[in-house]
Amino acid sequence: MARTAKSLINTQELGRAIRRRREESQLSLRDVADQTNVSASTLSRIENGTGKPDADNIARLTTWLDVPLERILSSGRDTADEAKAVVYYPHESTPEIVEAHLRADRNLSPETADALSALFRVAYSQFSRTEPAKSARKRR
Amino acid sequence: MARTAKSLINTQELGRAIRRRREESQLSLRDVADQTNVSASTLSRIENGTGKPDADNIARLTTWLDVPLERILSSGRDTADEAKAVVYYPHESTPEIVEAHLRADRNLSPETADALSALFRVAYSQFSRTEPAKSARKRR
DNA sequence: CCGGAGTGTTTCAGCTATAAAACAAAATCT
DNA sequence: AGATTTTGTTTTATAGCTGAAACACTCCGG
Repeated sequence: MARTAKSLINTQELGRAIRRRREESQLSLRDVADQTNVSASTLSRIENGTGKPDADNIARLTTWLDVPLERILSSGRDTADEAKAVVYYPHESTPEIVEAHLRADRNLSPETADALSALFRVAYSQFSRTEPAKSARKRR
Repeated sequence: MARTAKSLINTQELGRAIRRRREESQLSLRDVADQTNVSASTLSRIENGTGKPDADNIARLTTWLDVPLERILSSGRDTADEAKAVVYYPHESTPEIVEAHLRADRNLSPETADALSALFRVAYSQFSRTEPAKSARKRR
């Protein structure tokens, strides 16, 4: 069941990637802070993987990393360590998760992934309609 | 220049895309809330473009959508083409279009393409049964 | 009529991210 | 050496997001 409700964002990995990149570039914490409009204190926390960074800050830093978010979103697309997934998906078969996996499958064209996603979504809606769940669901 | 501090995330477009997708799917606010582990109240605010949603919530909703996260980012990397639409709207998936894509997919055998096409056609007839249902929804 | 269930919205307490500033330590100057 | 800058971290007050619950409204069956 979808009981976990865990975070989809791997802040640990994101922080490590930023710090690695920053040190490689020989930049100070405040240098990157100025470039990205993120305060040094926040950047420090993010690099240490503490807490849940703001969406805008994540966007600014991933932009600074010059890493397309699409690449970050799809886990396991690249075997390189630096392309490690920052966002991962729980192993449950909800439509959004299935969709994510399909889209990450390089053996499938995007159109095929879309079709299968839509197909699964329909099937899933049938499932959840008869699903006991918490309360009696009465769609329409 | 350090005064700009404009948000990189176009919450307006994101909210519109979610609402559009949700109404197309004939899903209630609480249905999507349950699927995505986002509370209905928060989802309402996000759909209305109010405030700055949490990173996790954005990730969950963009995953639920067919939208790569990079699509909701104001372009900060490329040359300024911010006039362009920043949100990707899912294309129409009619049986004809799906079939065409499946047949054009070289990674699928013709038999597989046919099977999936037929399968999708059945599913499509299911949810096109309640399909017309434009809007007629009145706020408040 | 009436309730009850559905819808989207809004209120509200709790919590947490944020940035500025204070902080300690290391590096660099003079 | 001492002094000053620079580093990453931690404190602080503010701001604002979050989800549960209350809200107002509509629809539908009895």
